[in-house]
Amino acid sequence: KHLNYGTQIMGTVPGIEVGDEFQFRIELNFLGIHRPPQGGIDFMKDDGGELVATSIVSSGVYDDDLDNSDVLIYSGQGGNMGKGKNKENNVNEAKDQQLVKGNLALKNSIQKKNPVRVIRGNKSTTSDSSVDAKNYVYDGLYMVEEFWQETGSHGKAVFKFKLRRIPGQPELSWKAVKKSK
Amino acid sequence: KHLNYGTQIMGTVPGIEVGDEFQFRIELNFLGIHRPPQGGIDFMKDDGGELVATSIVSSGVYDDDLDNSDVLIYSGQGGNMGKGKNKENNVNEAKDQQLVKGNLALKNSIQKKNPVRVIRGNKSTTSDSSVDAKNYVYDGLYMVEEFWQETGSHGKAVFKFKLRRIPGQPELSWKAVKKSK
DNA sequence: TAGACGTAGA
DNA sequence: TCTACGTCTA
Repeated sequence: KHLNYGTQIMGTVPGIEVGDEFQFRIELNFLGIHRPPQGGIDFMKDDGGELVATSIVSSGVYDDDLDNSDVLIYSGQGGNMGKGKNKENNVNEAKDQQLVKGNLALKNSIQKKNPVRVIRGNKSTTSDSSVDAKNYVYDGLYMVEEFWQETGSHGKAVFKFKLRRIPGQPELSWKAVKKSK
Repeated sequence: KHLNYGTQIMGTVPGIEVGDEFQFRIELNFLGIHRPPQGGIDFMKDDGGELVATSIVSSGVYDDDLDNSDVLIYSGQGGNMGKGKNKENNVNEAKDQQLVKGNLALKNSIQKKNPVRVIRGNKSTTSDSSVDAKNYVYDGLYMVEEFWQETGSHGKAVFKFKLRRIPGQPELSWKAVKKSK
């Protein structure tokens, strides 16, 4: 009922609330929350024709820092840094990440100060991938505060983006649980 | 409502009728029609522990012969024969296909004489991939009659399987249309 | 762990 | 045409 095929929305997506859960990445596409079926960063052109980030998915395939605070460190894309089973990881060598596409969009969003939707993936290694698997959770809106370049263990350049959750949004229940640990 | 997660059924799937259309491969998995998200051949072990084919998807990525008759020539899998954008096609060389997994299952089904579900993919190059895209059609049950080995243009062995549609099933409307051409 | 007729968007 | 934090089963 909340289908937004192919549409790209900045900020809150109508009908989607913090804590909403999804099983598949493709669902995020249907709903206009995050369009790429695999890519971690979605973006659009702003009025000036510049790329700005609209949403990111953090599912643990890259070296992200996902503590329980309102700050999230997100790794840039490219350079074959993912831990996934993509054949590239075996065939191609690691490369420097480039400030293009999603990485460029996230950088631009620092100055643009636009909200970025954050979806967290659970990387549930549950062997029971049956009906009620909820792998992706909408975590609300964040702002990109800064970015820098690191050198990975492989000696190649990696981008890191620091995002901070915009105050005043409902807290995720499982976050509260984790905090109490 | 017709969810059959993870179940493997031989023959007709309850609730699924000839001509039923689907947008995504993953839907076929949900419904227990064809489980592999990408693989073209699904199979199971029979009572004797032998592999037998349960369903195939023909979406035009391999060199299949899909005329409008009740006979279908299906290409075996492996050897990097697909025309898809898999990186393997660029990185790896073509190889001889092996009589294992799906290929072996299809071969065994010749003797077992078990019905095999056939799903046809449309390879719709429609730029408008919006709401009402129906990419996969359930074509009903077929029997595997024979198989042989060919040598592809690349000089490597390729399996071909000849399947014949079991009589008495409803005819696909678009097939009738094509026939009248 | 790796293979497989995937999928959308730049 | 190619990339991308996919997804399932063996």
